[in-house]
Amino acid sequence: MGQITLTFPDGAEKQAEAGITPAQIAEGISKSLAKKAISAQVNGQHWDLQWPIESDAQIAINTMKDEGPALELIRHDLAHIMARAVQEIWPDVKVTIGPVIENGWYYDFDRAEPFTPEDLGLIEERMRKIIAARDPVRTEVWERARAIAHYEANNEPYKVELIDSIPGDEPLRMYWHGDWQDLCRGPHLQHTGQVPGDAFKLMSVAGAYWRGDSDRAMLQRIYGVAFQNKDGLKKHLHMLEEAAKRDHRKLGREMDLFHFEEVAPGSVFWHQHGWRLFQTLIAYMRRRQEAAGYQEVNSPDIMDRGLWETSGHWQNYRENMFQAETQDDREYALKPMNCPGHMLIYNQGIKSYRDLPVKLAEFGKVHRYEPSGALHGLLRVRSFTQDDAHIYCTPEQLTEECLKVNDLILSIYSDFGFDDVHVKLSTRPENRIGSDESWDKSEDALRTALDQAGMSYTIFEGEGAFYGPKLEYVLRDAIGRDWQCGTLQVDFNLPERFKTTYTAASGERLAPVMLHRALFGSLERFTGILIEQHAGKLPFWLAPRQVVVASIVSDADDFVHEAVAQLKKAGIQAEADIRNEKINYKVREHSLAKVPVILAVGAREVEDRTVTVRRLGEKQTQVLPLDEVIETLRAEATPPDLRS
RNA sequence: GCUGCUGUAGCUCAGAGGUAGAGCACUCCCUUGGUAAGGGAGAGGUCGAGAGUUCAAUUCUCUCCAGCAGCACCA
Repeated sequence: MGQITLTFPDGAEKQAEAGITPAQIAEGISKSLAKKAISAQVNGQHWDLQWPIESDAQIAINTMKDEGPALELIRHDLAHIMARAVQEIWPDVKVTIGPVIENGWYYDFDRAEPFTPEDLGLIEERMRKIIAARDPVRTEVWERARAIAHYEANNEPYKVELIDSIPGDEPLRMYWHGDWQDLCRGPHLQHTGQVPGDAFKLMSVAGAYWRGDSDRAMLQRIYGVAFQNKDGLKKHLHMLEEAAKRDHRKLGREMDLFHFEEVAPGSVFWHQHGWRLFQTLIAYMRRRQEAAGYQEVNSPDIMDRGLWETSGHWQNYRENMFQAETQDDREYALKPMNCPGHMLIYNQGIKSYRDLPVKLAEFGKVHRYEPSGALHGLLRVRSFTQDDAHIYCTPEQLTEECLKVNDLILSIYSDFGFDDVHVKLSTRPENRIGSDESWDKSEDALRTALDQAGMSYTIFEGEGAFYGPKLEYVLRDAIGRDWQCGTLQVDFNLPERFKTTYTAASGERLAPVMLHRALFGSLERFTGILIEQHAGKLPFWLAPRQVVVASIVSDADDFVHEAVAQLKKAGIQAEADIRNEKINYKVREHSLAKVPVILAVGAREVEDRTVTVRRLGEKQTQVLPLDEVIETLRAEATPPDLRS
């Protein structure tokens, strides 16, 4: 055995025998550290206390104070402890995999009977016993053949399959939590007692396909959350409650914005107030696009099968399309996208290079037969309105046009308070059309645009569309969830299929490059995100109900009506509330409905031509002259793009 | 689409093999009250749809539809 040099975080060096473990190192430092240690960082790698170190290394011992490793170990050990508990209660259950995820872990089981909510309680109880037993965690590296034989003997086919998929040069590691054994790459804690027994909770059971493949067995996945202490768990559960409160489906009902019906699954019935919000968004976008040189067009909703064959949708997208047959024996389809229609509009007449870029925009409603299980409120629907546009340009204009779209998207998101925008760049997939040079060019165009804009982005190799690479703009909402909204795609395919051309300076007929882009993406989805982002308390300019003028005594009714009329004249959405109710009642009701401003009018206000202003979420009120309030609100009601 | 769960009044939910209940909302009456629920009375339901078992089904069984969670999908 040779000597190795260990370097500690403070720079101190120590000689040790090769094969020494972090547990032994900790022991050499102090008894209490040895007890508190949970794992180590060895050359930056998360390292089990039991794994030997064979060569010179930077080493640091982790304790529960090191949040990252601590959480990972707690969650990972809990996955094992849960699997052990499940097999102790139901020995015939087959185990599969159980990784750590955000806030917790899950473990997938194969069991004939479904787990019930009561079962989760049983499992939790058993887990606490295992934790209380402080069972030691032990690890060994096994030969493949031995591991396979072991799992075959124990009738664990999923584990056998897992081993088969692990590359041959990787060591197979076995872990024991007490007597319970699992294949695992580790690392793990010293013993089960290091897991806080009061900081985890089993959350739910749901189906999940083995290896994420919908052609394979459906397993049962149990999700758990875990933190370093009880307080962390409590905070997390509280956060979930808060998130549930801002669920747009709930708020949509409470604010009377929209509803759904069984007769039209995945399609929105917009009510007055929701539709007003929707139209406010469209009006905003229309102004922005007009200013950016787009021409708004409109294409048919139902078009002949032949068109969809030309575009390739019939071949590639048919299972997502609503189809219609008519008495004249023609087959039609509802448009799932606007691009083919725009190709036909572009193709009218002859375009010169002088005309390019041509930017066709449409607030078209597209219909897609989404899988039933995918539907989710406004965020995943079967009919939705896109702020769609197609830009036809020369190859030379490509980068500049991408940059313009990028700038426009960011400027727009910023107007809505979304400054935390993440971009995904998806590059050429295996199956693709077009030459490598054109892919180089289009990927470069997207990358250059991002670089010039100083954007950070993540590259998803091979995730692009078959006709071109794409950018996806992902918005993060107030509680950390990501939603894909805007998109920008480069397309060499459709211009070719539709024989689309422009006349170049040389007189040649050339194919333009085409960009598909949507900024909000789906108006429905964007509306849903906005509602959640603001927990229903929309900024004044977006709020569908902006002001309620409420009487305190009926003698104020006339002045209430006068105030409403003046507010409306100033372009503000105002309503009167002269019901025979106390002001407390009215304030409560309109506050719950998220009306941003309540103007209360009693005898004093009538006398002085003032109103008492109460802003949503504020307890304080302010008495101001009506005229002054109207001027203030008029300014607030101005959309951000129209403010000076 | 798959696995599991759910579907009762406008909303939130309780209920039980013998054709239903609460709170809020709604209507009417009383009350004119100063910033998150004033009081009283009343009306309101083919218990998601269809079939089966049963003397009897909203309740049990099956099929379908929709919703929820997750998975898969997501140009």
